[in-house]
Amino acid sequence: MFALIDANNFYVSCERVFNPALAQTPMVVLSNNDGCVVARSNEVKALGVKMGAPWFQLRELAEKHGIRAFSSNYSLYADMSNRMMNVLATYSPDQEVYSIDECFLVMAGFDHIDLSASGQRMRSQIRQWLGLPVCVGFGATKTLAKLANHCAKKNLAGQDGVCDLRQLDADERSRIFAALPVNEVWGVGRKLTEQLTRRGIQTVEDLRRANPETLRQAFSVVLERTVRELNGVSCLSLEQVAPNKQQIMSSRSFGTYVYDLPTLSEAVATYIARAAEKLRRQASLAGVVQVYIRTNPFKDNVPQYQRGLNIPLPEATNDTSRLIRAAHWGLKRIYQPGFAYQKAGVALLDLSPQAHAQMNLFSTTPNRAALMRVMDQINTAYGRGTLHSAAEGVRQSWRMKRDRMSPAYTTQWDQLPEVN
DNA sequence: CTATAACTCTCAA
DNA sequence: CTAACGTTGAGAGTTATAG
Repeated sequence: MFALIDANNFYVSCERVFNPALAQTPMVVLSNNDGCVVARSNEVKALGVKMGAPWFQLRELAEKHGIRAFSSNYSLYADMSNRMMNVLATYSPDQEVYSIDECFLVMAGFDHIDLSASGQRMRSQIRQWLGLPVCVGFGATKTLAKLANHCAKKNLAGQDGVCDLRQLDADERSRIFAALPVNEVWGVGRKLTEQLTRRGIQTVEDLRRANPETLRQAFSVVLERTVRELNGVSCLSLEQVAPNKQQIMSSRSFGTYVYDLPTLSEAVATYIARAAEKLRRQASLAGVVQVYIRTNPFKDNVPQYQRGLNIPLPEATNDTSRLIRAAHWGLKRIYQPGFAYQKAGVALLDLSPQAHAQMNLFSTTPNRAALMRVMDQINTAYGRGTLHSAAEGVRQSWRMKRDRMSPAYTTQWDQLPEVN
């Protein structure tokens, strides 16, 4: 028995909490570099703006309807998310934080009890304590809880932002599922929708009634599980503790095009530093460093180039400067002059636990774990980047654009809003 | 020929 | 005035390679 609680238009709603004057304003939150729309208010959705739409293409529409746009304010959203998860954790001992704005709860012992009232309590509590609107879905499996949440958001069954699918009788449920396109199902994306449609499976109900073995043959074990889950057979369990990452990536588009190797090197060093921090936080070592650069694939009138390289390390490490050295070595090999680079990225691969590191018999490099520890401590205490590698550069002219940021209302004293 | 590694594709937020 | 299109991670399936 699962619940899935999901915030409505999460980033937009976070902005509105601290700027209530925006409550009715059509508004969006943009991705990094102020590039694409990643959150839309209902007013903007009603105008037909799609998720992921490039902001510059919406200029005319935005002007016409007075759409306000904000840069992503991740420190604000992460803080609001933590508060929301803490409140929801009081409703069940078993919680899986699935993403920044949603979590699953296991409601053990409530198998045959209508939980609508519980759902309403969650909603009003989070509304009152945090100012955020959320919807709640209940179902016998994770996939059904997700679907129930969708129904709650669209008010298809149940009411006022809560839907308990288990309370519907079979006919009613079939009617609702038959009216939902198959792509509303968790795990059914663009490609699968296309292929399923060709086989005559167009609605959620079609998929629920499909033969799981046949679909496993034709597609994958993943889709088989989905079909079973739609029929109330739980195949996906709650994952309460996030396992360590198997790979850690850091990549960004630049605020302006970059042409030269020294500048690319700065960016790559900066990305490595971020990735290495994450690596140390989970007490792992990286055995391989990957580095890649690319031009802007959307600009078809300029020469295109993209390349990446994996650099195996002689000895697994989480030492930032050693990782930077490897990445720079790789970057020099893939760099070609004469291109307008738009993005660079790094990844740390072949991760292993620090606790049982494989040593190198011939290693002469000093162990600088203590140095890394101090660096992390200082940066935690005084803010990211307080202490950093010289290789990261100082001016960082390539830094991404964030021209439309709201204040860090909840995490910076000097950015607290004034109260009149 | 088999086991593993590396790569590709799809999906999610 | 012009140009301006995200990031991170997982899992399954397929292909390449090593032994």
